[in-house]
Amino acid sequence: MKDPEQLLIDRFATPIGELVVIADDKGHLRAIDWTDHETRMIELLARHCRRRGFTLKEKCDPHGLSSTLRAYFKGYLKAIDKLKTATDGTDFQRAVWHELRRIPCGKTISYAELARRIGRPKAVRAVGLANGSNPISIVVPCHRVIGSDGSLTGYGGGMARKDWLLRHEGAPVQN
Amino acid sequence: MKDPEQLLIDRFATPIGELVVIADDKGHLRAIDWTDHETRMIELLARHCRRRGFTLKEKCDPHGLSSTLRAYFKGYLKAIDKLKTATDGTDFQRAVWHELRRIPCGKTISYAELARRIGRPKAVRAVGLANGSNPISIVVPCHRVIGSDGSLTGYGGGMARKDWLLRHEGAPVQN
DNA sequence: GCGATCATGTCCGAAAACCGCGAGTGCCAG
DNA sequence: CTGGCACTCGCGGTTTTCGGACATGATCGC
Repeated sequence: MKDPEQLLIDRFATPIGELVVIADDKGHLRAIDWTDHETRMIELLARHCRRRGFTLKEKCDPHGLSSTLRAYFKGYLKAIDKLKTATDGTDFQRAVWHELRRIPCGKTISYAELARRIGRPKAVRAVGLANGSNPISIVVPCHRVIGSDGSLTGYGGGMARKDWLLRHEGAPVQN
Repeated sequence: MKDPEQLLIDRFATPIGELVVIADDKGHLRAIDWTDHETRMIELLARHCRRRGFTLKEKCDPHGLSSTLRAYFKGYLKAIDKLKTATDGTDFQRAVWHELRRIPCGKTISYAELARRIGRPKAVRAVGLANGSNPISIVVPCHRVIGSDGSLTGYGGGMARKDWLLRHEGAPVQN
């Protein structure tokens, strides 16, 4: 294995559970997830860094990223809009994730609509799959994608959190 | 697909056939093979650069690499010892290729011995396989590995060339 | 000696399974 | 009739699994 990349890891509390944040030394977000899904996140990260490997070092508020995220939870919703992210993944996944970031805060779209926007109108389930393997929760807002019928359908961190996030952002939610 | 990497390609004659050389813009060797196996080499290269893709641009004597190789063929055997190479490949393959470069000019070892040296004494056939998928002929001297009984066993470029190279380097050859 | 046989590790390609969907169908209750 | 619900099936990218191939070498009979 080549010399592994050193990544910075931090944790902090939110109204809906503790969050794990992982950043690289250039200040790019590499992964975010809830503590109770940490192993899943690490596996995801490992798949993407398979070639080089990586090490994790505890670091408080790396590059101010945790502060920015806390601001989002306090109500400064736009705080996360400009955060820089870095992801690997296949071309298709990156297309999906890129398109995700263009969904404005407070809006939701359907999986089918997202599929259309990346030019693969029929790759609907694949979009769902790519959505689920998004390593950067919240900032890459996979929670803003819902079923065509308006139901929340699914979320890696649990539906309750998807619901909370959407309401927090002021999006119309069924029920 | 991300922006592809631009590689430089050159060709020149040797006593045993025309050679193709591929280098990157940092002067690292990426691939070498004989013209009559060019497609095989391109496939090999493509497998390794799968993620980014690459383009080839004709360039005469890139970074002086062709000159250095010509020197080797003229009898300055040590010319190739210090050439910088860059390869992808699995951990196992890289271990094999790294060990190959430590075989001094004029010596030969067996596949079994090579397997021992990388700490996998039983991975004998796997070593042969890794040997065969070495993208950088001659400089990464896969031709210096022969059967335990002293026979030449096999070579991607043809046995005649393996024989010629070993004699050129002054190694003891059966027959 | 010599040839046939077999154990063995790794890699590649093909095929199958997996899903955070959605549209279409048929049925039933109002 | 009509809206809603349950069910089925096609969809397409990714991951996993599996089978075969191979630049060998040790062993066993002859």
